[in-house]
Amino acid sequence: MFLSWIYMNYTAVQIIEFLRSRGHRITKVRSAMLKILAHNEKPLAVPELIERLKEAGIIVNKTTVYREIEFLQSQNMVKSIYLGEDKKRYELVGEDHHHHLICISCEKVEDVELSNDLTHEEKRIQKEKKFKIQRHSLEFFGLCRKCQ
Amino acid sequence: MFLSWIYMNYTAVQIIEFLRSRGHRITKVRSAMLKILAHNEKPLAVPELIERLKEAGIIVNKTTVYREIEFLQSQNMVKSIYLGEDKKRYELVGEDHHHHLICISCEKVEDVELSNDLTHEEKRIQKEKKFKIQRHSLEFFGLCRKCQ
DNA sequence: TGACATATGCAACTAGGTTGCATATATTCG
DNA sequence: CGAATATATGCAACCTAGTTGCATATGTCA
Repeated sequence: MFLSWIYMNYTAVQIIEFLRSRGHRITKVRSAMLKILAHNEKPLAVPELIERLKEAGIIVNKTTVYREIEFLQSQNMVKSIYLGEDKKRYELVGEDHHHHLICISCEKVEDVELSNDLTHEEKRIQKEKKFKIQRHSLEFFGLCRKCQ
Repeated sequence: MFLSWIYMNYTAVQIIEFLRSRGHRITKVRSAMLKILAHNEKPLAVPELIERLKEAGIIVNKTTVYREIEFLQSQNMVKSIYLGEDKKRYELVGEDHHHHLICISCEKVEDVELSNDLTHEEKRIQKEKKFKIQRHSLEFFGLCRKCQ
């Protein structure tokens, strides 16, 4: 079931069981963070994560959160992105390679996929520029439905 | 000559003359910063800018640099971007809408243009998601010719 | 239940960035 | 040219995100 982890979206509970099966300890911070990340509609930065934890009754030191994020990344459960800001945001790893629509008014973030991906462009660039592309980031900034 | 400023690339000296003609003072920090930005191959962050100024014999306080950047942005001479980092970088405004190839080994940055721009995708997204796109950012990360 | 590896908190630190206020300087005008 | 003055600059103090070392607490397994 978990062999093809990389290609699937799982719930917090499934991730927790997987980590437990690998011999990792399940603490209240760890499971709460996974639940928050799983239920949250947009990638979260550490200060926000700390706030959500507090709302859930868990007062936690920022050091702990940074180290937990580090751990979850090492387990390939979480990945980080920059959304045109000075801080990293984190989300659970998922199946699809998606991009983001970021509302410059209310800061809501939606996912979006391209109908034609950038593979063709990347091949062209690779050839013309002799630059070996490993990944890209693409975000759209503008106004969401409500804020227009 | 300067009416179509937005669509052209100018040299530091031309920008300086333009600012002077608009009644702005030309200080050694201002002209040095413009020269550094004009000659630099990649967008610069403030700490780097301070370093280059020092190399040019100009010891300057970071507050001054931040305020000068702010001024140059208000004059539409400089724009900021995030290149998947925690800090902003700055470059002179230019004619072409380009993207970046960022080497994850040596951190060199090259400009690149798409052969098909994203207009078509943006129209589709705008319609499907009811999201009014104002701008996008697209960067490619990988290995440059030398670092492969 | 105890042992022990792992998780957590705390304090001190770093780097990028901002603000208020006092001082210096580029330009304009007499 | 030399003053007046608006603008530019420096400084100190502050903020937020993120990191590190070390001591303490806790989840898990035997």
